[in-house]
Amino acid sequence: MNKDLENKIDEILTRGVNEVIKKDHLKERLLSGEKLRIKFGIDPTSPYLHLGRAIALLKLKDLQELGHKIVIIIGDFTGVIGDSSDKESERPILEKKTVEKNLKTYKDQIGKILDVDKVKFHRNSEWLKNLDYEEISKQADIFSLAEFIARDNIKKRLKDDSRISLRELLYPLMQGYDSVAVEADLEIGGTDQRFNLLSGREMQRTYKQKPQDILMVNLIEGTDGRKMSSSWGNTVNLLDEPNEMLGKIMSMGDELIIKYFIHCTRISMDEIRKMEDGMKDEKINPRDAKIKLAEEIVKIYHGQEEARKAKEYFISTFSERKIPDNVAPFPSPAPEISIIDYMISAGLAESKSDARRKIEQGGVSIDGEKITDPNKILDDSFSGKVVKVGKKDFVKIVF
RNA sequence: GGGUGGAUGGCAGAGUGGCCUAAUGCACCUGACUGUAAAUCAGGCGUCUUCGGACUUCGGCGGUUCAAAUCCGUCUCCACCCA
Repeated sequence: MNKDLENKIDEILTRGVNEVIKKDHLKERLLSGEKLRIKFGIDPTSPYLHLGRAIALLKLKDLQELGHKIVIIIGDFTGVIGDSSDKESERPILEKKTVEKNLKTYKDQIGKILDVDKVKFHRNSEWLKNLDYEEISKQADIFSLAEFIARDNIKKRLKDDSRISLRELLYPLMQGYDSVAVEADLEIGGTDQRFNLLSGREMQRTYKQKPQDILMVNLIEGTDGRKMSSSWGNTVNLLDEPNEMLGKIMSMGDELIIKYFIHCTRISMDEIRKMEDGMKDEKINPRDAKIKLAEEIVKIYHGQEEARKAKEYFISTFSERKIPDNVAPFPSPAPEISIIDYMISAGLAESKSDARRKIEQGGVSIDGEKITDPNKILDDSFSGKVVKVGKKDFVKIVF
């Protein structure tokens, strides 16, 4: 057995990984040359996948490169049920329509990381909608109520007297049965999915299959340091534009840099350790590490060239406070217009009050000159000049 | 089926007749600092304004009152408990 392969597998089993269930067993199988079926499930709750999801997707990519079969299950059926494991409150039940809409964009997003031609996609409604009560009863008998409510977030909700619907009890059964349906050898998921992942093993046993192994990846903090979650608006989405993506990463606290390197890029661990030590000894400026991180991540989703451009844009606009080269023009709707009305029509302010506030607080400038008069009138002599609002909003005036 | 407690600004959550555009925290916006940040600090955070103010908001509708987020009626929705 060659050493390279073993090293690679060791990294797969440890980098960004919280726990592997039956680690030795899994390692052995990965080394054996056997082609495994690797399951990964996504609920179409939001049209955007974020960097938190990408941790698992990168892991899948590593495995795909070793020749294993990736099976992605779009939870169109479970999506309308609502998973309780990563939520502090009951998840709203999704409309079928919303699910369909979200699902469409997934392939594109996943394709930024995986070779989707080699991925097998399923929707779990394929098999779940055909189960009858007899079958569901059999499955439901596998778990006890005590097991279900022993979970931390369920316990917390019970304690807070918040509502837990019976429907939510069904969720782990479904996800577990997905493993049976696709005959998974390995399932990858976040640590918040522990119970659901384990349920796959139980379910497979019941259906006389060999229980899958489980690889749980860490969850990652969002740009504001809290857990990354679509409902908190602190995500970096795979479909974010290069400048936006890079900007979001740059706005994170420094303490997340190394964690992101490990989880969201494939820079070698050696190099990451060197950077970590460098920052500790103050030989490396965290800003430089962070911009490298941001560029690396953008590169994965938009390619080298776009990543380089985004980085240059960032340095010139934010570090050097220059007006960027390609400011989007916005034509004035009238031959003469007050600065306030122009800001509103160009989307630089939400209301007249908002625009006025921004001016009064010194946040608005034209070609670098601060505007102090909220009643300033713009006419065609301003054509070609650039309005700046706050740190990052620019619009070129056109008449 | 019965009972109890609820619904307040983007979220959480005070307020139970006038001092309520409504405390506080989070989120957000602007400025300062900086490494771009984070942290910190200052200001802001309904709309309109001739900058004096004016108007609108506390689940919906209706009422009492000089005055209602607050009292009454009714409707809708939610949670918990008992059976």
